[in-house]
Amino acid sequence: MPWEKSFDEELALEKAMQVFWSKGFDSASMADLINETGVNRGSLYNAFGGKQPLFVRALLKYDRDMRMANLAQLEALDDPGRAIGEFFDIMVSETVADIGRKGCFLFNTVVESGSHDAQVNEIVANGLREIEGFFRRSIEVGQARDEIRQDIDAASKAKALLALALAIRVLGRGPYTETALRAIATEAKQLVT
Amino acid sequence: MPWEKSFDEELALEKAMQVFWSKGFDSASMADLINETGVNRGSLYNAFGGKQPLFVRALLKYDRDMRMANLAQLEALDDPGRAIGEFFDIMVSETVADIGRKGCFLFNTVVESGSHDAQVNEIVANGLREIEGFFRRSIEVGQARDEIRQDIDAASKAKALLALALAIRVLGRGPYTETALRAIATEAKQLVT
DNA sequence: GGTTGTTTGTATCGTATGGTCTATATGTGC
DNA sequence: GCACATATAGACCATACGATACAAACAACC
Repeated sequence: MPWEKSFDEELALEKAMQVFWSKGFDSASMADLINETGVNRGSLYNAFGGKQPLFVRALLKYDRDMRMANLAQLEALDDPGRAIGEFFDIMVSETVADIGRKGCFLFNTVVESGSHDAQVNEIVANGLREIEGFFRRSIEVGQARDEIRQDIDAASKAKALLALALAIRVLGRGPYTETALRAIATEAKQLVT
Repeated sequence: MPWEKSFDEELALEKAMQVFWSKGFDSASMADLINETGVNRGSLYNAFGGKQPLFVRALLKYDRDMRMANLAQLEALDDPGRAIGEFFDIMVSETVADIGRKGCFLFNTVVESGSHDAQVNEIVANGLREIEGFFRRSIEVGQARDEIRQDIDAASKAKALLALALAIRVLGRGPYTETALRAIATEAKQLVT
């Protein structure tokens, strides 16, 4: 086959992810994507098929590279209490370090929903399920090891923790200061103490 | 002066609020606003000055009619524990009854931020402050009356409660079921028990 | 070196956007 | 009934969008 693809598709996807992440689907224009990826218009269409498929690829990449990587690392700690605590520390520090105020791509997409199709909604729903599952498993393991109080409902607390994590990320994009976010994180940790 | 304005400006604003509420600033087109309000294009521009000023008016109306009214009613209960509990019951039932999945206009606007100007951000920030203030005052009054535990930090818990309220509204637009939302609400109530 | 198939740059299309403008209709005061 | 000021209806404009088309440039293979 003559002339192998000259641009790095994975690198382009990374750049596209950044664009969608910070602007959202609607506000990100193809011009933005072309500028940021540096890939030619036709090549972008040829490689990914259009804006919507590119968005799906970008969201999947985020889900894999960010969410999965983070959760796997925390679960590898094999210390449920610390894992949950560190999760919220990460939430806050990522939010504070996020000068572009991009927030979390997954959470952002939840709010943008309605304009998204079933495939996107499924990716998001799955991501949320997995995060909630991480919390639930952590709590249950902690209870089995007698490190976490037995009288708390793991499934219910897991949902509340997910809710607080989402709120930290969302409020961090708005007017909330680091101090306020830390207060929420502290409350989250106390939920499972 | 001949021929007083024939359309009801307040009614038009109400309709415009609904449009912005359910679609957000960007996705709501002037065509949508003209159709829904039933007001002529030129008249809309003449009465409100354009899309952005109309959005500000709509957001202010929501802030006044919805947020302020709800909080005032709850605070009038003069029963802090019940007020907080009912707040979350309202959150859940409003979300469940919200077939259009509009969510909360204020919270939606938090996430849409970046595209909004300082004026809009200030309205949102003020709304959040007020909700948080409602929680804090409720907790403090409850503590003064010995109805709420003395060892909890009112300011910190208030932020967590706001966070949970926001999450209920946001997740309600997405894949979360009524059961899940109720679980979060229950956790919220337990925070101040 | 010619052939082949992909990339690249750009021109273009159809549609939709927010906003403006003009001509007409309409109600009020004299 | 006439003049005036405003509301109305809809045309219109400039711009931006996603997407497609097409010719030229190009590298690998025989």
